[in-house]
Amino acid sequence: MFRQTRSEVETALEAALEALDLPSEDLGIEEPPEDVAAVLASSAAFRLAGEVGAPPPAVAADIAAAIDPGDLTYVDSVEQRGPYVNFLPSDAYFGETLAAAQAEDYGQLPDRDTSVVVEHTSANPTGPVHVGRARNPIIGDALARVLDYAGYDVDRHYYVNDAGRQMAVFTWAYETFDEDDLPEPERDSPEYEMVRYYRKGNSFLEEADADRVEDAESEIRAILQGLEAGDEDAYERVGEVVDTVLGGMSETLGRLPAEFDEFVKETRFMRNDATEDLVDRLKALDQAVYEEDAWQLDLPGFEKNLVFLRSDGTSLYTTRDLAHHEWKFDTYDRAVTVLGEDHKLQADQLDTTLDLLGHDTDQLSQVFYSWVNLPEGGMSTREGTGIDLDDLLDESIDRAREEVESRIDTRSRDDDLDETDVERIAHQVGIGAVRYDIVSKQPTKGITFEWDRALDFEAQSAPYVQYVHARCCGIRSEAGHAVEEGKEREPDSTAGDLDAAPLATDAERDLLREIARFPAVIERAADEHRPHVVATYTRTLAEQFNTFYRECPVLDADPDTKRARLALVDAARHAIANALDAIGVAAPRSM
RNA sequence: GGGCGUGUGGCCUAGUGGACGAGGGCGAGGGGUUCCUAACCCCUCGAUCGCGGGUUCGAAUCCCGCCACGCCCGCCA
Repeated sequence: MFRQTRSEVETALEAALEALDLPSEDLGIEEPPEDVAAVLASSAAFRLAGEVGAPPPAVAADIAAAIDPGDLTYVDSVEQRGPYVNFLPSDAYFGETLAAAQAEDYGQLPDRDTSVVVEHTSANPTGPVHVGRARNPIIGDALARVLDYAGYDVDRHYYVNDAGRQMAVFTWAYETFDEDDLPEPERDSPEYEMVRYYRKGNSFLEEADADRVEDAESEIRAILQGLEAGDEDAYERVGEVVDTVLGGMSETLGRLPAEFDEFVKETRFMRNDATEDLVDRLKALDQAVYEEDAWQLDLPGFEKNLVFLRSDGTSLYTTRDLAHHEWKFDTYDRAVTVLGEDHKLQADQLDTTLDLLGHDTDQLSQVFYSWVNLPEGGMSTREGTGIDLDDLLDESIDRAREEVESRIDTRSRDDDLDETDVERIAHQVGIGAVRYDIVSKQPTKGITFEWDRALDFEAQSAPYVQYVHARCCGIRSEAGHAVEEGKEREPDSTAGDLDAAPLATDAERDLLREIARFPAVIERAADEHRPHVVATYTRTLAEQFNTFYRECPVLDADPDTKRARLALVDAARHAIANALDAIGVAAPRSM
């Protein structure tokens, strides 16, 4: 009801200002701090004081007096407090929130009839996914989920750089070196086996004699030219390496879970002549220049030219990515790309060039994140430095399992967790902790990876929030409504004759108010492409629930209160479960 | 050198013009379970919001300068 209330307040405030003959373009609507009973407030009186010639509190009082709460559904009263106009929630606000949150899909906003493609990860298929890159799939997947909740029609894409020099080097190395000369793979998985060739190839190119390196380089060149010429054999050779490595990487990403609707290969835009067609149009632009045998763009606002066709007539990564984005414009209403901060300049150039080509680049946006580094420096697949995402997830699951096992004897709840439960919880908590740790921070902030900090299971972590969900399920279960893992989607018997009136304590009201905010949180996270605000919300909601849990017994309450509190617990459960789902963290039914 | 980003108690982090007299967490110290799961809760300790100017009735938030750190400035991807 928060969103509805907000628009109701907007309308009322606008009318009041007009009635007072005051400008109404700045309503100054904001959310008051926790210790204020209002749901919304306006600080417009600050700015209007000069115009009116009266101090802000007097103006606020006038505004408050000009609004008749009797005309409003979700506002009970309008009060002036200092320079603020406060809007206090009505019984209908609480009642309808309680009712709305009984829906299993609470927080899911209406369909917007707008398609959006979220491209994320898109790491070159050179080897195991390492932690330095792990922010990309986690932020990308969370963003896709949030957009989904916000009513967009979402596709998730992984753009595969399968036509670059790295893949040519990889293909040459794979065909050249013998497995007997390679170290044992770190894991029994294709990308771990394959990366050994890649590393061997790269060190050969750095260390071998000049003439041997030149021989290798000519083979690598031949592969690249084969791709450019549309040579089927070249595609097949590179494709084998790419598909094998990518298959292994997908398994790892799937553990997060981060899944994709499509793996879009850049060679696709070479084979279907889209790149060639694009190059023709680029050459025709006013900004196109032909210098030193290469076609370039003199982009306005950029220091250096952007080369889009090499002197040997081959295309570059950026050229193909332009064709790729033209395809996105054709296929989707909007496109979001999650990129490392090192791609900022390239993204700006891409944007500017697409604009020159006549595309509406307002439909295109990027989310940038900075790398996760180790205390001793960066991570590199080629050099084999860094921590594999698989190892991080395994370690986290192991620690979570130890945690569950160490608690099992002192648990006060008598639900007898069996082996399957322990394993389930270890996975939900272990992986959830890693995801939450990453998704809850602003992407632009740098992260230095430290095991103990990343895998803290206490306050301000996924387990803290997950525990609240488990508590909700525990109460439900005690009340005779068991929640099935995975599909906790049974109709609620208390729905229908809901009454929020018995929920009279501060703890209950505050919890309900927090639940009411959830759809607006989703909306904001989607609009601003900032999934981390959902993570922040889960924590606030969990804190509010814990206050309620401490102060308000549910099962032992009198029948009317019990019914209302059970409904409140369900409302909280849906908000928590869906908020966690929106950031891709599992909601365990027991812990 | 130029561009972009980041800078909030010892450490991590929220807040990005208005009730901030800055909210959490970790840490340190103290307390809480005959009661729906203590991965919890309560209390105490601890911050000139990097530094210096400016704009504003009002600045952690906007502008300018400086400092520190990160990233980028390829006919690589």
